[in-house]
Amino acid sequence: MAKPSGERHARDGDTEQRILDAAHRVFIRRGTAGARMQEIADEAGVNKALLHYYFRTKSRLATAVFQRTASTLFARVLEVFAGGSDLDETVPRVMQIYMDQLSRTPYVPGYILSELNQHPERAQQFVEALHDFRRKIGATDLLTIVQQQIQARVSAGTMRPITADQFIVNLASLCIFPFAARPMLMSILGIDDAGFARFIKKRRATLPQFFLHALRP
Amino acid sequence: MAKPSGERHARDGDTEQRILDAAHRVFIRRGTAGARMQEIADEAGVNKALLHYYFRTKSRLATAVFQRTASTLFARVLEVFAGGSDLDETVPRVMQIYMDQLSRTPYVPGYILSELNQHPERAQQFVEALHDFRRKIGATDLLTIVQQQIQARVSAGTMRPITADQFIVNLASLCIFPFAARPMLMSILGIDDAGFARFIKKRRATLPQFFLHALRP
DNA sequence: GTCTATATTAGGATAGAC
DNA sequence: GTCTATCCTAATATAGAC
Repeated sequence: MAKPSGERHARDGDTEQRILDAAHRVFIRRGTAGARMQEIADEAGVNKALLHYYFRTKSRLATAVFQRTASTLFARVLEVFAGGSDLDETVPRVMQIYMDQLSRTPYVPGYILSELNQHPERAQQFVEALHDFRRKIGATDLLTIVQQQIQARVSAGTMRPITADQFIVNLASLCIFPFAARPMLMSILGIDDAGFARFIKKRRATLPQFFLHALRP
Repeated sequence: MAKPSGERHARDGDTEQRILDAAHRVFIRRGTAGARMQEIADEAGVNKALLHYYFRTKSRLATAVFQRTASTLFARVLEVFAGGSDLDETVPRVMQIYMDQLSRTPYVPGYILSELNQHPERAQQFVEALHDFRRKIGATDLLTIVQQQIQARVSAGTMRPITADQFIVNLASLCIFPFAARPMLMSILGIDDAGFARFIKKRRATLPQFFLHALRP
């Protein structure tokens, strides 16, 4: 995916970047199979041919978009876990950050999940994104960090034991699922957009307690 | 979607049904946009033209498949909630049933979620499926049932108050998300298929306790 | 680097024989 | 009711002018 060399006209910002941004929006709301090169071109304000000039094929463009999305997904959350040390503090912060982020990018979870279901080989891109991140902030891996923070509280007698993987999956499930399943939940709970916003607001306030209570001795 | 009248040759079972079964499998693993009529025909062992004979368009076929999937999704879970009365008993049973069901149909959550993200109008089919079910078993709606079971325990002082919608979303999140996100989790946790199976087995044993503990006073 | 015009293929849909 | 053959549009991709 080497970027073409040579100067850009770039009246209006870097073109390659504009295309990537547009592709990001389109792929995420339509899914990879449902996305149309024409729609991406329109959204980027350029001609279809330019997409091929920069990315050669739709498939490569899709890979680039997935890459970008995967690498930003866990960045902030990892920072918090790597930075803090007490779960009483890190869990609520992670939940806040997650739910804020997801409120702003509601299509992302659905995109990532269906993309991975249909192209399991993309999971590898995830692993690499996590490795990159670890190198960048010089942290050990997520599982180990969480494992240590759990161990600290278990030793202090303030938490029941739980494996780090179940801990992480529980946390991720409770934060991410409501956004991934938003249309389904709205239908089942009989609420509209405003109702969903209220639901999330309430959830922000109550979820950390729910989660931490579950692990009291 | 009226089924054509007249006799069938049906050497080998009802053809319309065979097509629907094949479509089900293909739509669920490829997504609606990614599914190909040819692949469905191959999988059903018939010619492409027959799909159009029975279902006219791909879009109608997709609707029929979604309908079918949506209506079976919550059937067994609703039965349990409608049947039992004490959350101490219904929650573990619902979790067991859910995780068993999802282990057997791993693509379903991803399919439903991405389908609803891309066609929010399908949410209506959900509402109807729920209504049908309520009529069939003569129960009141899920939210009310759960609300009552929560109220019973809160009054008895054995549970902290929680709204029925947050309760249901928490339960659904913890059960469904790990399957919807299976490829992502395998990648993040660094496990293979066997590892995932072990993870779920352990989860089956520990999740009910996690959930019920979260609501102790 | 960006466009217009065009090639090429894929895929949904129909006609008509049996 | 099922097939073969064909149509037609939509969508990816390329050629070539500017």
